[in-house]
Formats: sequence, C-alpha cells, structure tokens
Amino acid sequence: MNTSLLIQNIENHVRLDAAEAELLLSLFQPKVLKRKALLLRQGEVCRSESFIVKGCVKVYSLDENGFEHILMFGIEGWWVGDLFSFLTGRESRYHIEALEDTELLQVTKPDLDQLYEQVPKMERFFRILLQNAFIAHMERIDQSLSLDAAGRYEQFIRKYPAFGQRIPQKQIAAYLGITPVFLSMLRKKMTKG
Amino acid sequence: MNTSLLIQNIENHVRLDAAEAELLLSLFQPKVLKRKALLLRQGEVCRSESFIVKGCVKVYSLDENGFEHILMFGIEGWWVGDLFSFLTGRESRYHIEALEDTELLQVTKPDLDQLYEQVPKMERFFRILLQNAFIAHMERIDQSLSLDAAGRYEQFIRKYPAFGQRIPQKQIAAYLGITPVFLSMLRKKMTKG
DNA sequence: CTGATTTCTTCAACTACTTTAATTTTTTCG
DNA sequence: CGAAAAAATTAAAGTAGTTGAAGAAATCAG
Repeated sequence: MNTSLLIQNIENHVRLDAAEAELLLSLFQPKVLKRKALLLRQGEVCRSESFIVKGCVKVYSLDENGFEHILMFGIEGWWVGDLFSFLTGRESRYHIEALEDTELLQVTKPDLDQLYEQVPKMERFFRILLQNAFIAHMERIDQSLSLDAAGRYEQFIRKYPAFGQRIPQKQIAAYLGITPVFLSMLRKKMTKG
Repeated sequence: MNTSLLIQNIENHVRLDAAEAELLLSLFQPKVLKRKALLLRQGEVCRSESFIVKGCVKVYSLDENGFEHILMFGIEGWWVGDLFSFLTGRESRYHIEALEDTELLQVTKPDLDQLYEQVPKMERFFRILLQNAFIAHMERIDQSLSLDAAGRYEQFIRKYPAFGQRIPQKQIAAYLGITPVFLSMLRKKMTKG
C-alpha cells in the first residue's frame, strides 16, 4: 500500500524526521474494503481513525424510514471515522461504507496514544484535524440555514469539485438534504441558465 | 461577579485544588454586556473565550439579505466564542450578541496558554469542551437532514427546555431555519394536537 | 459480453414552508 | 406608568421541494 500519501498529508502540518516517520508507519495497519463494505456500523464503537489511501467512503445515519443522511464523504488524502465515538469510547450513531473499493491506513486509540508519547508534535497534527472538522461542520450548519438547495449544491460543487465527478447524484442529494429527483431538476435548470 | 459557577463548571470534568482555582480565577476578566450589545463582530478576531455567569447570548451570521441565522445560544454555565477564530487567530464569520444583560468571565489566548502551562489538566477540560461542541454540531447536521421543522422544534424544546421559556420565538425560528410565522403555526398545531 | 440492478430523468400532483400584510399582544425603557 | 417598539398571531396566496410512477441510461457482476 502507498504509505507516502499519509506522510505527505501529515507533513502539511508538522515536519517529521525519518525515524519518526518510520515509527508512525509502524503503528498504522493497512485495511482494504470492497465497494459497499462497511467500515463502521451504527451502535459499534469506532476503534480506529482511518486515512484514505485510495477510494471513497460515506459517513451516514439511517432514519426510521430507512432513508440515508450523509454527514460526510471521504476520498484519497482524507481522514474518516467517528471522532466522537473514537475519543469517548461510546457507541457511534453512524455507518461508514465504501462507495468504491478502498484502501485505508488505520490507527487504534492505544497506538495513537503511544504515538503521542513518542512523537508529541503529532498531538498538534490531530488537534488541527479536529479543528478543521469542527470548522467544516460549523460552515455546513451555517449554509444549511442560509442557502436553498440550489445554493447548497453550487457550494458543494465549488468546494469539492472532485466529488461531483465521482459520487452518484443520489448520494450527493442525501448529503444536501434533498431528493435525487429534485437534484436532477436543479441540474437541468443550471445547464439551461 | 459570581465566580463559583465557573469553578463548579470546570470541576464537572477535572478536580482543582484551592491554589489552582485561585490562579485560574486570576486569569479570567469579568465583562458586562447590556442587552443588544455585541461581544464579537463578523470580521473581528475572537480574542477571548467567555464563560456566561448570567444572561443569554446568540452566535449568528448575517446573509446578504440581512437575515440572521443562529448557530448557537448560550446561557448561564455555557461557554461562548468563535472557537475557530480564537484558536487560529483568523477573522470570525459570526456575530455574538447579548439577548439579555449578561455577565461573562473571559480568558484570552495568552492567558489560557499560561493556564495550560501551570495547570496542565486544564488542557483536558478544554479538549472535552471542544469535543462536546463538535458532537453537538454533528448531531445538529444530522437533525437538519433527518427532521422537518416540527421535528426540529420538538427536539430543540426537549433538549433545551430552558430556552423555550426565555428566548423570543423569532430567535428560535432563526435557529431552526424557519420563519417566525411558520413557527407560530407549528406551535398552534401542537397545542391543538 | 450480457442480463440484472441501480441510477437518472421527466412529469404531474401534492405538501411543507415562505411571503406579505394586517391585527393583537407583549416587552422595553424613558 | 405610559408611549413606543418589538414580537406574536392569523389568513391567503405563492414557491421550493417531495412523492410516486414509468421509461431511459448507466453500471455492475458473472
């Protein structure tokens, strides 16, 4: 598995020497998921945080009518997991599923704690990760209050152009909080206008 | 100003001895806000995190049409601020305004950093605070995707019963993402049903 | 490659929510 | 307290988004 993407990703925020990088990689386990396989199930505890080396996943909840509501997508170079469940050890409310065949590098909580001990600057890295997730969620709440469906779709495409190509519209609709039918209508209007 | 509420709040998560409590209080500055006064303005950097001793505030954005979208409320015993701006030193996207005459205890970033040095377990406390905020936001996104306006209102009242009594309906509507007119209709239906 | 499955599109009828505007009720603050 | 301002209610007309159903297009798995 291509581990250099993980190192690169971390080095966007903190610098690692060769020994640190080696130790770090020794604490991450590769994992492969077939399309449609589950990485996490509602009610389980999320034992690892996963770095996506290749592929694509969705984090979602299921309501009582069986409808999916997508909280986030992840592709190469993103981190995925239920941070809440991972940090507190409590049951997750969410499912995580591969949308494509996916390769991950996973770190468990004990191994991450060991990493913090031996490479303290990694605390900084994960703090930044948490901050960024927090900010992204705050923006999303703001947008869900400020924008109509067309505006939210436009922002989504602008912010994540790669996703538009790659993720089925049905899933994008479940992220935006609208029906696939309505998204199809919006897209038609946009190409016309 | 009543500082014991702050100590109590912190002791819900970490235990402080007398000396630590004293040091801690020495780093917090009291601040009083008249109703309608601003604690933070969009475009400013959020220099302090504030603990609410008494009163009530709202955190909101203004869209291009001048409509308010409320991201959170805070009352006695809550922390308020723009954590993103506070942590990164970048401009805030939000306004914070007092809904009632309000008393705060504020800590600046340098003073908080000093506190971390001298009372390391305070890092734990603020990490828990960040985690809780993160979880709350995640749940809110999930609800905005899963529930209609009636469901969101019901959940809001269940989760924050105190707010229902205290905060004008207009503001609650701006939090739920609906118009005050529609909220009024929902309430009428609920008392009937 | 092929049949089976999933996804996308289109349409028409429907519902949740908004807008505007007028009236009443509550709150504010001098 | 009392005048003025802000908030809440009601009703009617309008719009954004849903639902269900059916066919076309794309994708998947053997």
